[in-house]
Amino acid sequence: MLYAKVVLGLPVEGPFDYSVPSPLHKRIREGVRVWIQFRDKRKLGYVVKLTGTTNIEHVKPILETIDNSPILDKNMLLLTKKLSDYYGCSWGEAIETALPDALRKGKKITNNIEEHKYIKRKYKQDAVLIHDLSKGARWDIYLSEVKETISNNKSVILLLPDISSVFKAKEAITANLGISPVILYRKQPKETEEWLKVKESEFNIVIGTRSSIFAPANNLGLVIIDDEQDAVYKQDQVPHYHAREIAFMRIAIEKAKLILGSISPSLESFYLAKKSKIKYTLLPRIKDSPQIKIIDMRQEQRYFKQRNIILSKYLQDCIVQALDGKGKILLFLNRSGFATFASCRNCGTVLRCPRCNINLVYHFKDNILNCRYCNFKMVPPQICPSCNSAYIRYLGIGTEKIESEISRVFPGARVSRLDNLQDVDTENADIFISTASIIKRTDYNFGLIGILSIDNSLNRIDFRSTEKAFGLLSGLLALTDKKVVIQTNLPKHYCFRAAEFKDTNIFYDEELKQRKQLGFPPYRHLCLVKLRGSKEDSVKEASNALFDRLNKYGGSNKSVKVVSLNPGQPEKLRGNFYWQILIKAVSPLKIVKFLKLHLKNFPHSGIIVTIDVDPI
DNA sequence: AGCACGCCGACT
DNA sequence: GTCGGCGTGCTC
Repeated sequence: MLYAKVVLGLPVEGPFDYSVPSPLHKRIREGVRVWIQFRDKRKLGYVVKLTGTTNIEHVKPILETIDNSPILDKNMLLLTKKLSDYYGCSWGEAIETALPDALRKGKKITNNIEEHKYIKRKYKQDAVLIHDLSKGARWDIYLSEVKETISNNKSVILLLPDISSVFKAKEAITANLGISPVILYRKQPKETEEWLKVKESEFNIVIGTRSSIFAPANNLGLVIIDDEQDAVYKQDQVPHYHAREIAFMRIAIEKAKLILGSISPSLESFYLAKKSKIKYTLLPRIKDSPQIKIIDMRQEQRYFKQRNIILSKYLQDCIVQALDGKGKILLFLNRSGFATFASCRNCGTVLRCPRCNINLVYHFKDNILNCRYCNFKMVPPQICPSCNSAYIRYLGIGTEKIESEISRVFPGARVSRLDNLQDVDTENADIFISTASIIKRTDYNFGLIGILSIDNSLNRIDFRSTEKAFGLLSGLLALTDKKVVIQTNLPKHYCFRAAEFKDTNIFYDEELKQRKQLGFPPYRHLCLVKLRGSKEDSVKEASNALFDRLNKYGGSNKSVKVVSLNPGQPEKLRGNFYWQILIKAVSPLKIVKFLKLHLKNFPHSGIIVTIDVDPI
């Protein structure tokens, strides 16, 4: 008798054993899709194993096979298994994240996919981080590596953060190498067709966004992730996988090479490089580095005896000069609205949580300072704990105010506010006011960049805020080789010192030091257990119960530490109430194992529990 | 997930 | 007395 172990795209563990009727023996193979009866429903399943025996008493037969040959090869089965172990979803769910939508729904494919022979190669993890400060010189490396991989008859997957970058990359490859790549991303019109062409080796270069890390490329030789620090590589739905993490799994399975490229690498990647787990290549920028000037806005305010100064005297002078020289000016400020942190105007100190050392968030409504991680609360102090002055303030400038101010100070200049998704038309204005989105939308070389405010990116609640701010800063610095003026209340901050001394290590070393002290990534892995439900009280109650339970078992088991229970980032969203439990450990696999064990018989009626490993 | 089974409140 | 609320457990 022949049995198949089948997994389904449901949050149920499995696999489930089904008997294979003899007429199907010829067609059935590990990695094919089948129709099965599950309970009383006809469901699509994936055969992950064929065996001669089963322990199950009442085995149902497989109803039908869908594929003539495996839609998932051995490597893809292995990869999805690893994904499910790491991110704590079922194997079937992992498989479904790797397949085009139509194939998950049972669309038949007529093609007979050739089974590929697997070449055994010796393998030592071959990954490199390219830290590219040079305005894109990494692309020369990408192109030559792609060329070499192709000439060795292997295939390439190139990931970019967004669709427009994908199309630009396609042009670059076509123009430079004369090879035509295929573009692959979720929800594209001919997703399945293109996917099949890759599987049939019709194309050996795949360019795409996050999900293309699962492209069925045969004989994979190289994976490139450009802008590897970008948060879009992390999926915001279950399973919350990160394309970089999957890339590491995939190159290990397929014995391929991985290139991570970035102007401002993630701390995760930088740390791997520092520990020599991966290679590191710095592409410096020396000749065309912009001049950096840091303006201490606290001094400015003291001197002019005025609060909320938008433009420092120095920056005004620079703008006048740039306008005279017909240079275009970019004025940057981070998100509109008001700062949510409390800072001392006298010494620049930002109030932090005494337990977590995380910046405290100020809630206007309740006049209270609150820590996102441990839920610590305090009334804002009257005097600064660090310098004893009575100048605690909550700073913030609105965007409109800035625009009118600029127009008032420079009546002759044409001012343009760059809102989302608008093309950057450098002809029709002299001064551009923009937020972070500018970095992705242009590589125009501005005559002057004025960073009006970036401090409240620096002082946000989550521990990645400094990393994000530094990424922003690095992106802005790449938009000019002339001059950058940074206005800040924190002129000594290591982010700015790194920029000023043109030494990114100043930032990375200090940030790593702090992360290590606090036990944050990349030294530890975090995991969020999210609970949601429509009834506020029952979600809260269940969250408390789960927290207690996890604490009880996690407390005795030191390798997994249950850190805190907090309301979700929005506490309420579309009628649902959210709570989350933060867990910390050295090994993410241990967290998942621990959670699976204790969530198994946890009563959660009406409450949906999801887990997010390595949340961003 | 989704659905059936099962045990406590207001109704023809 | 029953209809139906959703809490619990299982799916090869």
